[in-house]
Order: sequence, then structure tokens, then C-alpha cells
Amino acid sequence: MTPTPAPAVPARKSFRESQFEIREAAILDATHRLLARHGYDTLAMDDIASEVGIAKGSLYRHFESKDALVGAVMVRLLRRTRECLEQQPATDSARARLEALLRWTLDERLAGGIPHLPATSQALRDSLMSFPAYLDELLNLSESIGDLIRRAKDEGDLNPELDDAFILYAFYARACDPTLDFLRAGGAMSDARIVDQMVLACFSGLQAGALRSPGETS
Amino acid sequence: MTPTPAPAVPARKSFRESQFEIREAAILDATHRLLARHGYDTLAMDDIASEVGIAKGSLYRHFESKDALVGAVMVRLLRRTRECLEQQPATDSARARLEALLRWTLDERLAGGIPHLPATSQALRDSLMSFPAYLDELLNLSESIGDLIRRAKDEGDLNPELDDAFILYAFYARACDPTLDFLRAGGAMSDARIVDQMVLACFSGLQAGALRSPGETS
DNA sequence: GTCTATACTGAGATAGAC
DNA sequence: GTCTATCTCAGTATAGAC
Repeated sequence: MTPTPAPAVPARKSFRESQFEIREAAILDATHRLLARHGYDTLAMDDIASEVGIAKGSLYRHFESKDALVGAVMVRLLRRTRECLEQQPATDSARARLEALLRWTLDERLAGGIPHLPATSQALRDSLMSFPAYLDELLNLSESIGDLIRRAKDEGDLNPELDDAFILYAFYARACDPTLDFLRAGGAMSDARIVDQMVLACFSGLQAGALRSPGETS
Repeated sequence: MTPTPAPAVPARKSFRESQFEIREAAILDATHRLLARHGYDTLAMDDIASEVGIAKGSLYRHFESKDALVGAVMVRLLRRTRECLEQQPATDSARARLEALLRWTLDERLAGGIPHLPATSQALRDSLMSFPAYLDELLNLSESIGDLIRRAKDEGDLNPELDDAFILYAFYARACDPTLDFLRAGGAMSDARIVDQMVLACFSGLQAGALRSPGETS
């Protein structure tokens, strides 16, 4: 018998490297969760360390500062959002793709995600604005969304009286809209209903007689 | 000649009392300004003291803690907002009054005001939720706005598919919408244009073919 | 009642053993 | 690379002179 050997244990160094990367991902996940709960200013490195289950000092082997850590979390979020955009069927209308992006974003937030824009903290804003990787990703995402907005306008689906920049920020702002949190805290509406009403209000506004948006479910 | 004496200097105690009140108002104003710039979590009592031009220790003669001081600022803001509502002509439609309130709120924010809801800080939220005077005023204001919402729905001016609570929070959320800050930072739009687009988007949504809101100026 | 000075706490970051 | 222990600094709140 010449049994083929089971796959060898990976070389020690590469094993350690992968352990390192797994831990780093765990740190990013924990930071993301805590950011969603506490916000940037009251987020403590101690809390992150406990959440991951490592010592605070070890965090600094992975990220040189709190700002760098939070910046990495934000970059990862923006990148994922852009991936979500790129995976949409190109045959859909720009309007439908914007609505799908909005729903995806709201679902993420309700599932414990953080907003894309540092709306909650001036300190975080200042920190990110001097973090090139974040600015770069933000620019990339904004250009992708901006393209959709222009196309949707060309296709006659968005109000031409509204500036492109205004519409872009309006989408970002829906991702950090506190209405989500307050309605959920109220407990009277299901998550799905909250998302539906947010999408309806975003595209059709609050007033009566609004045109029904094509993707509306209820 | 029996010249009538000039009005006497007020009695010493009452003079001191009024000085005290003037200073207290100055403290509230300074705190309000700094809250708008820094947010609650990074607001330092040192900063407030410098802004007013008094010593940090003196602040504690007026307010027993940072939380109490910020709470007083928020109560004053809610009270003013309700006064604004009460001064509206009762002959206006509920829809027009809601729009006027929204414009007033946005103007205030652009002039350096703070949002009505503690959306930016979990710590502030916790603090205010155990501050009866704030809860009381918030309830009063919410009932006033809620009345208008119900009336506007009865008059057929608001979308009946949207829950009353959703619409209420949507109004509050517009007061803390970061779109304001980002558009202003961009510098490409005038304040008046920003407000007009916010109001248009709030009532009519982003999509094309929206009904024009009666109060729209541009 | 306001000032200066200070006690106390919490949090970011670092040092040094293993 | 991870741990424990510590440094440093900022910020809330208080004490004591005037």
C-alpha cells in the first residue's frame, strides 16, 4: 500500500500569517459592531480588545492607532458597497439599481451596520479626511453612484430640478438616518416595513398622490 | 426745580440676580454653538468656559454637571421650536405649517444650530433619556407635530400609506440631516438653494414627475 | 460668585517580559 | 506577537482663597 499522504499541515510561517489575518478580520468585525453601538467618540480600545478577546496592547501590533483601525473599517465598508453595486445586473434601469442599493444599505444598517459617512462625529470626520485610503474609496463609490444618478436623470426617472450633488448626499444620508433607529426602538414596525417606508419616502416624498415606485412591495 | 430723579439703580440684589441670568444665558448660548461644532462627546467644559470667558469652576455654580447643562440647552431649543409652531397663523393648512416648520428648522441649523434629536451620540441620548424636563418638552413638541400630521392627512396632503410615527421622525431627522453640512462644505450651493431642495425632496421625493409643493420658491 | 489649583478618572499609547 | 503593567494626557468635578 502506498497511501497518498493527507495534505500536509501548512508550513509554520504561512500558518502564522493566516492566523494573523484571521485575527485582523476579527478585530475589524468587532470594531464595526462596537462602532454601530457606541459611535466613534465613545468607542474605547479596551472595549474592542475585550470584544475580540485579546489584550489591548496587541491591537497596536495590527493597527498603529485607533484612527487607523476605524479608517480600515470604513474602507472595507465602502469597498463592499461598491462591490454590491458592481454585482447588479447591468440590464436594470439606473433608477432600479439606485433603489436596490438603498435597500441593501438600509438592510445592512438594520442588521447592525454603520453608516458610510462619518456623520456622527466631527472628530471622526477630521480623522478620515486625512486618511487617503478612505478618501480614495469614497471618491470611487461616489463616482459610481454619480454615474447612476446621471443615467437615471437621462432616463427621466429623477427630478432634474435637484442637483446631482444633492441627490448623491441624499442617498448617503439615508444610510445614517436616525429615523431607522428611532422606529426600531419604538418597536411598532417590522424591519421590512421600516425599509419600505424609507424607500417610498426617499423617492416619492411624504406628500399624498405620489407616484408609486416600481420596486415597492407593500 | 424739583427734577424727577433718574430711575434709581436697581437694588443690589436684583442687579446681581439679573447679571446672573445674563451670564447663564451666555453659557447656554456658548454651549449651543460649541455643540453644533464639536458634538456632545468631544465637548469639553474647558471649551465652554473659554468661549464664555469665565473660569471652568464657575460653570458648576450654574449647572451641576455637563449633562445638566446640555440638557438645559436642549430643553430651550425644543421650547423655542414649539413657540415657532404656536406663532403660525391658525388659518394656514396643516401641510403649509409643517413645511414652514421644516424651513424654520433648516434655517436654524444652517445658522449654526443643533439638531433637536440627540442622533449623534449614544451617550447624550442616554443622558437626556433620564432628564425629565427634556422628555417632557419632547413629548409636548411631538404631540403638536403629530396633530399637524393627522390634520394634514385628513386634508389629503400627506401620503396615508406612511405611518404617523414615520412621518414624525422623518421631520426630526431632516433637522439632523448631514446632507446640509456636506452641501454647505462643498460650497457650490447657496443656503437658500439647499433649503429649497431639502424641502422639495422631503415632500416630493427624488423622483421625476413630482407634484410641486405650494411653498416652493425656485 | 468667581477665581486658581488640584484630585480623580478614563482612555490612548508604550515598554518589557515571555 | 501576545501579555501585563505603566505612562501620559485630557476632562469632569471639587476645594479653598478672595
